[in-house]
Amino acid sequence: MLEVTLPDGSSRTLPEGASAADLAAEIGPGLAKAAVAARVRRPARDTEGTAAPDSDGEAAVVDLSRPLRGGDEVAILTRRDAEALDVLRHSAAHLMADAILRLFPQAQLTIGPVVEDGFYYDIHLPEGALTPDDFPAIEAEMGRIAGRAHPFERCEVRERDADEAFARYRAIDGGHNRFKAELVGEIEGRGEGLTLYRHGDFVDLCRGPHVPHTGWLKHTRLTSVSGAYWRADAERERLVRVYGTAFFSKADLEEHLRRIEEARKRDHRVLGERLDLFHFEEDAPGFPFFHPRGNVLFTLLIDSMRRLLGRRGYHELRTPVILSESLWHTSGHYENYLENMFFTKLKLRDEGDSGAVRDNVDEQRPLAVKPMNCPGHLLVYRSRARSHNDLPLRFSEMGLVHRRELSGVRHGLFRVQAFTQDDAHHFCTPEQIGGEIGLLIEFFREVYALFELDDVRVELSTRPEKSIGSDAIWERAEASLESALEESGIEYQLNPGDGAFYGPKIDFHIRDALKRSWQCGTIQLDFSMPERFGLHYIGADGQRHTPVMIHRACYGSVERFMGILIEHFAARFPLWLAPVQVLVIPVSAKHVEYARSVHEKLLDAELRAEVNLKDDRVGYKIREASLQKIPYAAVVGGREAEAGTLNVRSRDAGELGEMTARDFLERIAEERSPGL
RNA sequence: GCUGGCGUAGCUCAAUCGGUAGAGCAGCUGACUUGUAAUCAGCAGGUUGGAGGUUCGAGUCCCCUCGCCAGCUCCA
Repeated sequence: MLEVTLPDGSSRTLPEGASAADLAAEIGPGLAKAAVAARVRRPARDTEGTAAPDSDGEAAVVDLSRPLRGGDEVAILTRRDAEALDVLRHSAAHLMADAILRLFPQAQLTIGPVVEDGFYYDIHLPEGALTPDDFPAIEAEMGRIAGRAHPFERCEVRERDADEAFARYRAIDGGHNRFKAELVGEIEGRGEGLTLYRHGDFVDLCRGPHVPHTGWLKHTRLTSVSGAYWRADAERERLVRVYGTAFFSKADLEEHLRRIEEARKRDHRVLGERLDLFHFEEDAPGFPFFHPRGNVLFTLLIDSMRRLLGRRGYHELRTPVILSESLWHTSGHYENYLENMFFTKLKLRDEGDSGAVRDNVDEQRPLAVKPMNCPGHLLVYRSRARSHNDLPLRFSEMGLVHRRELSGVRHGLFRVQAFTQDDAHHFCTPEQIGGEIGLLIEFFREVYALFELDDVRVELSTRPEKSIGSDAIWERAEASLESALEESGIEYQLNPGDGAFYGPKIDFHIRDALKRSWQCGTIQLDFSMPERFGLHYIGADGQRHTPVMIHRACYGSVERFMGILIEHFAARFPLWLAPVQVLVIPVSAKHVEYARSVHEKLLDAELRAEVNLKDDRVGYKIREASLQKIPYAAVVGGREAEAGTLNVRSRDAGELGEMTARDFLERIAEERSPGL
């Protein structure tokens, strides 16, 4: 007999060799039916017997069929547990792989992990292609396999060559799958045991766990297909990545698909065009054209940031967009950032040859377009002597930078080739680092809260392969950031090797409507650049010292941040951000004069108001205002002209009724102010 | 940059086997004089992304190129 502990602290006694499924049945038939998998924590005392759960002392999710041991702490997982959904989706990946192999016998499987909203499987197709057109056939095949309710069986491979399951596994996709062979080699290299999972005729290398049988996998859907590379290496074999998702119930699946559909409607590229905020041209790839309404939003973002910066003692600069190439050698950008930079090229008319144009003329001082603002700020710092009394010195700039991007990575306003950074550089003494970074973390949190952004992820990125500065400097810088993060008490993830070439950074990532994560804010600590540019300050000791530099941007890119806000609000901006705040609508042509006077009154009150004088029905104009997501419509007709009022309709609250312009302005006063 | 997909009117989309490029919305003009999410009628709108090729004939087939979309890689 063995005794196990349940999550509520009670214990159960089971016959020797009993599984988690037996435990569930022992607790009750309802649980037995609802059980998906089990979470087992095994005390780290004995080392004999069956190997898994894999790491002793740590809780691991395992198959229901796995035998338990005395002393195990066991939780039966049902569809209500988050881990259960991952188990389901991973099982669905096996199901999909099975179906694909049936329809594409030449396919070779590689890896098939669970991702945030589902799963994918990377598949090598030596010839032919797999497109969404194949989805119905694959899904139908998956449905058939699910209908058979094949149990998922776990097989531990002891003697590879003698093992029947392993032989079947090797045969499953032709017997010469070099990808799986590579994985097997790695697992054995680590001294771990191989495990296989089988359902029906299908066997796959897998750590598990899985749902009890394929009957659980009835609510699956393939979502997309794209390219990928084996080991994410473009030099290696190209793979087809087939994405899918799975849920425990039809309702959950439908709800998920509906949410994706909703998210697509928030796409800033679509809304940007429909609300006339900006557009792109084929002749200017990745360079947005902001229209009047988009420009209002853009300017509001910049003005708000200026106010916040001013309050914190920043001094705003304006530095050149083009600087000499040699400067970028000094800064290290030429060495480390060349591929992302635009360089100027001269052309000259050849007077001897009837005005023919010579390309790429060499220049005495070749020029480059700035991809970052830091060198300019270093030059301003260096333009006069600085004292320790000046520090910390905070220079800001709404700097327009240009960066060449590989084709294929551009993405609306999120990834452009020219953008405006709400950039700033703090110059300070080493002792001031902690204080400056603490201030910045607080500052950024305040800004994101102002825009009602709550899903902000923080990362600490460390030294990349291409970088400048000594190991000692990097260690010091990384340690400084880490302690500042600990000090502030915010949660963060480590992102090794993703720092800037001149220093480690704290990044703030925000998600778009489709949950793709984009870096916005960044705080970068730099001990190298001030030295390269020969910066110094006179300390209290009368000696020269090199200052430390902190690069920082809160929006990151005003363009990207604007895109994030469009998706976050689905373009239903709060009043203070709305490009057009009120639309005045005369009921008929007879009321044009009065509509004009109301419009002027609202403009005088510095409201962003427009008036629709077209000869359309009121209903039509209301519809237009609504589609343009304008917060207020002010309808005026005979009654209002008589009484000197306006009839207000709110985008969010419907009709508010008749009121004077003064009452209306009073009513929206608070909404209009950004709370800065 | 890589893999796959897609480019037809301002927008959303049609066009059968390679055989006269079309509709709705938007735009313009006119009529209606309108009371809270689409009034009616008419007009105009195109080098089918660009450049080559095959063909009697190309939106459609082939090659090149540019852009867009999804993902990979990279990044604010």
